[in-house]
Amino acid sequence: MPVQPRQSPAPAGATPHAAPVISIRDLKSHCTSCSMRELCLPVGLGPDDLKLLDSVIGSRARLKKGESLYRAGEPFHALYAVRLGSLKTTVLAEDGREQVAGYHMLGDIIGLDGIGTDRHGCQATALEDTEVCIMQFQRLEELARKVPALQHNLHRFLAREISRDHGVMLLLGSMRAEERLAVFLVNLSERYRRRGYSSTEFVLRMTREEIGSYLGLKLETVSRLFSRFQDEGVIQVQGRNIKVLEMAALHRLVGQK
Amino acid sequence: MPVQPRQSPAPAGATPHAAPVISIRDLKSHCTSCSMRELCLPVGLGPDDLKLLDSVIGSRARLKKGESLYRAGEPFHALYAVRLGSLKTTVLAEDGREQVAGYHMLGDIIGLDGIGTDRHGCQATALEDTEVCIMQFQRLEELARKVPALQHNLHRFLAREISRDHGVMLLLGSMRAEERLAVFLVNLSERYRRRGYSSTEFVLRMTREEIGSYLGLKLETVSRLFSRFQDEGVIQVQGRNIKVLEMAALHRLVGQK
DNA sequence: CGACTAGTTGAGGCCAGTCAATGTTGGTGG
DNA sequence: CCACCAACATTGACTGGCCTCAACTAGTCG
Repeated sequence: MPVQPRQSPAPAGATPHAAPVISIRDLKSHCTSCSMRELCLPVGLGPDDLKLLDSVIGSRARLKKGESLYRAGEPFHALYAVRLGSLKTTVLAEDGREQVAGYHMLGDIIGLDGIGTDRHGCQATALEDTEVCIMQFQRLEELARKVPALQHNLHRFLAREISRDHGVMLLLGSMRAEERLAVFLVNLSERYRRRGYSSTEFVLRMTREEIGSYLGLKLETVSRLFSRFQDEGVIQVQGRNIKVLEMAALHRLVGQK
Repeated sequence: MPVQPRQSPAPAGATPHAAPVISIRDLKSHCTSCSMRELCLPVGLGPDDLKLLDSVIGSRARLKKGESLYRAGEPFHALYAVRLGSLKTTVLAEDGREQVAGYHMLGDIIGLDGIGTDRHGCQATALEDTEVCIMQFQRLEELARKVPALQHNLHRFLAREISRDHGVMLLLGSMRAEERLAVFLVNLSERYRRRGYSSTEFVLRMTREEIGSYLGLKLETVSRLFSRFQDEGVIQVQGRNIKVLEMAALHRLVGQK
């Protein structure tokens, strides 16, 4: 509860950013045919309910690398499902300090924290060319009242975000640098696996600085650790390309003083 | 999302803990007459809806200092509203490491993270003699489908927990010890104020170790900082009794390298 | 090709952790 | 009521892990 992650209406940046939400009505999304439907909000919904949910998804937004979907302080009215690409979310302190709070990929729902205050509490920025489904929250709430399964899913996504954050708090509050990075890699690996990608070979979408910010470390420390892991034969690093050679070793690093 | 904060079914402790939930049906709670109704789940509900919500609250549970309301891994089926006293929630890592994740007082809703997995993700322990209202989650969900205002409140509480956690992440990830403790005190002060208590004079319900755990510090560091703040004339400490002498100085410490 | 951003590596310093001794408080039973 | 004990808290001396500062390299894009 400490720290109100700023919610002043005006974004920190001076320039009014170009509206990134290019709604392309032709590109209407359909959960029915979406490959992420088993990981995303529609999970477990019957065909009829699925169609109702489809009707909530107005359009998609496309973001180029570096563009932001929303910023801290902006009015909240929709949740977003990542359909393609990936984003980071960052929270800002009053003094402008910024910290990466999350790394979101296919099937993740983002924007949840805006519900509490009707304003976005953080900023979501595309790490690569990205596409998201836009779900008007008001309509989602309406539909959730009619479709218990959707209601429950919504609650689950909210609650899972809380659990996730608790995990990060544990990481930031009690783990050593080495352990943090190991946890980060194991976690990424697992998430890629669930999405049908290789769990041992993947590309980092974040810079060393962003990874460091996420893990409460400085970029130099992250870089040094990558080098050390490589020297120890645990991983192979080539810039942002990671190949995990000894998953067991990574797991061993986790939960060990 | 790093770190699955353990969810193994069996609690860590060896002994099966005595069921702490002593439901006293005579002590039926009534939101209608509860002093916390403006801070708690009923906020903004009309009289009729309030009565419906009352019907969801089955009974209260009483906890003596040190007793736990639920533990990590136990099946989830209810949310709890703090009616009297206070609790801490702690998350555990697989290796048994424990960290205080939250400090909850009058009007707070706890147990939210259990929704995501149907099992509690953390442990809630009373810091003093405490009373909570028990709200069966299934019935709450049912009612939320009928009462939009309640539905929205539920969402807000979930989302606010997320924002709160983001604040803690910012604290743990990027603040120095001094700043963390200042944030902690300012935050406590504000919460007491909102509840009608003094914002400058209060009693800590946690040990130095628990505070440290919450702030990602060691108990000696917390102790040293309290002493230093006192030497500097910012606060007056007498064990767990805190008197803030210069609130402005605390605010200045926040957001300053 | 030059300018820029991202990443690596080294040297040294500092903040918070660790270890240890001592003081204080609160609850319990005689 | 007081003595006792255990839990909690304070303080000091020392250590070490990560940060800071800095130099250098490797790609990338106009």
